[in-house]
Amino acid sequence: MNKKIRVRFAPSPTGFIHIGNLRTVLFGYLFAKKNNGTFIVRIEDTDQNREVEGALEKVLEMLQWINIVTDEGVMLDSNGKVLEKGEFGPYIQSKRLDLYKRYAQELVEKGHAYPCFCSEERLNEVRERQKTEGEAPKYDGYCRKFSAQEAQEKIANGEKYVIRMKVPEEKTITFTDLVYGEISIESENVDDQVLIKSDGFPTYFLAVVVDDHLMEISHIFRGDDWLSSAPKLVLLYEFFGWEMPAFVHVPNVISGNGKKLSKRRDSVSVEQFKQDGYLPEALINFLALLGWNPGKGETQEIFSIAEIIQKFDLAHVHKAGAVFDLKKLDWINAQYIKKLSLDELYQKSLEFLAQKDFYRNASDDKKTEEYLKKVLTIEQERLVNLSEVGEYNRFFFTDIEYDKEMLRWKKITDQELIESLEKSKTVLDEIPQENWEIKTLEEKLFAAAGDKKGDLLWPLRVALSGAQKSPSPMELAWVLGKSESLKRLYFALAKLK
RNA sequence: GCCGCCAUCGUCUAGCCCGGUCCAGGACGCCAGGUUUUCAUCCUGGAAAUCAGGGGUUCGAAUCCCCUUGGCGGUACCA
Repeated sequence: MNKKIRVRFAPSPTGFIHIGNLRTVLFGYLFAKKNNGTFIVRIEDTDQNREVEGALEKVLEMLQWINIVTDEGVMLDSNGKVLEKGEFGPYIQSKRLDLYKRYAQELVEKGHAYPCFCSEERLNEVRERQKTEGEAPKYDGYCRKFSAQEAQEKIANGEKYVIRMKVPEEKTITFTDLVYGEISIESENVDDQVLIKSDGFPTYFLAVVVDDHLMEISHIFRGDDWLSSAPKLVLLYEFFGWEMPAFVHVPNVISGNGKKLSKRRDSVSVEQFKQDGYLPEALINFLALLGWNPGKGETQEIFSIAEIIQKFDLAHVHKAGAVFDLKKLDWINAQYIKKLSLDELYQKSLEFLAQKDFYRNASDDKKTEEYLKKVLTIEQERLVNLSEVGEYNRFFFTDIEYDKEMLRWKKITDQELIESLEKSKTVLDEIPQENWEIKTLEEKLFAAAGDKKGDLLWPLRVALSGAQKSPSPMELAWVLGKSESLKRLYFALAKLK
């Protein structure tokens, strides 16, 4: 049983990948990597009606952004073009239609499936009747009665049909899930699932079984909302006489109201997190901790992807759904931002700054690498996500305007206030350009302030920032530079006179 | 309705398999104090779970058994 571990992610190009999908993918990916396995991407585009233009590229882009590396199947090349790689292709289901038809035919011949000619109207009627009678709505097996020859004639006459699986009667279907354990369902609760639709496309159930088998997938990772449909797959494997891969149903990520995440209700597209300035490493770290934990004795919660892979174990995957807690993501993201080198932070911040009006309208001397790195040095420990870079410290980029009363520290008089600012001005003026460092500024200002720090530092801070809340005056002065700092001090004094 | 799954602080969770060390531990968040001015960071401390409820079994149960309740999911020619 030393089968090679092969895990696949099989998205449908019907919309943007959301955080719940990503978490399920992540667990599969972690499991594959942990076991030296292969991570494969296959596209399940068997529902022509729901396909969304460009969705496939977006999904693959997000995978790339988050650093989930695809070993085989569908991926993007260096130019962002979709390409397929591997020996088990094609990896796009719409290119494999003949295959599914052939296997469906095999099931019909073996007596495990049959053509069904029922109209939508009849199907609806049956369902309605069952509902009113309190039965579980499912196909009533009407078309099972046709002999192979009768069915053949109907088809020859051009009647539209689908192919349904013939679920055996009075059979207990049992399978083992690596997270949920052993699960049994009576066959009477399993519907005669449509395998091939009237447009000739397979449904998910047939396609997934055929492909997973042919592609030698060893573990099927999917959301736990699929759990109750698992017996259909189990039956299909039995019909074909193929060996079952292992099931790994992963608990779903749920929203604050306890329900499954909804793309419409909850803003949870992975793309959105990228735009909001979350780092991929932070998102991975956070997602890994949703429904999984590194085990006893581990109190730390910040892990690199390599550490997570190394620690990952299905035995520690929770069964209950996990609520997505944005506050915790924020905290994790802040931790990752703090760990960035100044250069990394600078590189990553540029695209976010470029979107801000206060930055775009700033003078060129405020856009130099040197200046921005000073701003970032101050901001690094305050940033929760990259999109708020500069946001709370706009005074670094713009002219400032404020009410003169803001300059007043506690109850000092106008005269004291003017003296305070004059003093700051003198101190700053005496510091030579080449010594314009936070340390020096601190030394000189503290020395001048004596034991009345607030009297000196508060007015100075407001004069430099024009803000109620801001970094310290030393930091402000350091970033702004000597001449700009003095300019702002003159400006403040002018207000008071 | 029917079928399935799940159930420990507000949230993520440890502990449950192998009953006692758990009057339940950690993290986020929250509150308070401190870190030579504000904000943030950081540090320290605190509040926060009758382990969904009820019955058993046992000297002893969050941990084993049964029932109940609640939540979620599925119930398509969608995935």
